[in-house]
Amino acid sequence: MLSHKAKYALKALLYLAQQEETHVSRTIEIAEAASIPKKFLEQILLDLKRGHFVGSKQGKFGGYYLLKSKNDITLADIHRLFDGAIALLPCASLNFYERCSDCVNESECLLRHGLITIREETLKAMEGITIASLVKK
Amino acid sequence: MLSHKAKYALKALLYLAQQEETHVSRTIEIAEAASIPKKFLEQILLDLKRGHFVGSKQGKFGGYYLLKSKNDITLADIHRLFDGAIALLPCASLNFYERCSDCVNESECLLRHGLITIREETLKAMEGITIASLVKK
DNA sequence: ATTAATTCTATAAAATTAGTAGAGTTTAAT
DNA sequence: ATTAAACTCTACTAATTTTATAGAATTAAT
Repeated sequence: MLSHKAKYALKALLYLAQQEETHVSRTIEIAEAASIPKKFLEQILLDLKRGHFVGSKQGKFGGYYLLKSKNDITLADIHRLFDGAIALLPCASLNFYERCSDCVNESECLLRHGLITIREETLKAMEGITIASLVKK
Repeated sequence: MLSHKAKYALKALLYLAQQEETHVSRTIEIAEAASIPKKFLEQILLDLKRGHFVGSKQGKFGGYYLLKSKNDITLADIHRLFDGAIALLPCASLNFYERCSDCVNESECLLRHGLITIREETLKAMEGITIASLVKK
């Protein structure tokens, strides 16, 4: 399951994607439109900024706007930024690889092979869902 | 990501699947073979029993054995039993449906549609991974 | 200067996860 | 009957993660 953070991030990105290109959206505006606690959203938008998905303008009349194209922000990206690995175990992950704490012999692990298959299929599906594709629905 | 419980459950099922049909495995035997804390495994095996995946024989010389066929225990089953919904949000789940706490209008939610697609694809993949398919690798 | 916005750091409450403890029950063998 | 060896059940605890909240600092337009 997605964390609230990841869900809120997606809702915020969807909001931004539906505004005019030139529009800069204030945090409070996004928070109210998408039913997200404002102070929590502040943190999330900063994370999205650090991830180079959105840009910001500081000071009066400042706010946030999409930095990347809607077509280039995928569900996989947002999952990774807020919830980490797509894979079901760290040993089957591409971007968050780690050995399982209880692993004795990774190359002989029966579980790992199946989980790599799942990761490949899930990832393909998640990369197919973009902010643009969600808005168009 | 899978919880330790789900991972341990899968490892325990894989162990059982590799024993002879008639063999009854003690908890301590599975725990040592699969590097799982014994007391934790006790709970997990009870959950698997309540889910009708394994059967047990009580008393001296008792233990656990597979109840369902290896071909009929899928990754999706174990995920659902220990980690709940396959879907990324409760509103996109078949077996664990729930409204999102922050949802204003579910039928108009842009996120939900995409997440249902993901759930369908992930589920198909996870139903394709069985204990039997993992053992054969 | 003032106002309105983002940015940053720290904190806190709640929920979940991972694991432990110990008593109780069942069964087989002696 | 008694004992030994196993599963069964309930409760508890420690650690971690999640979900926020608070408040001061910074930035920019008027």
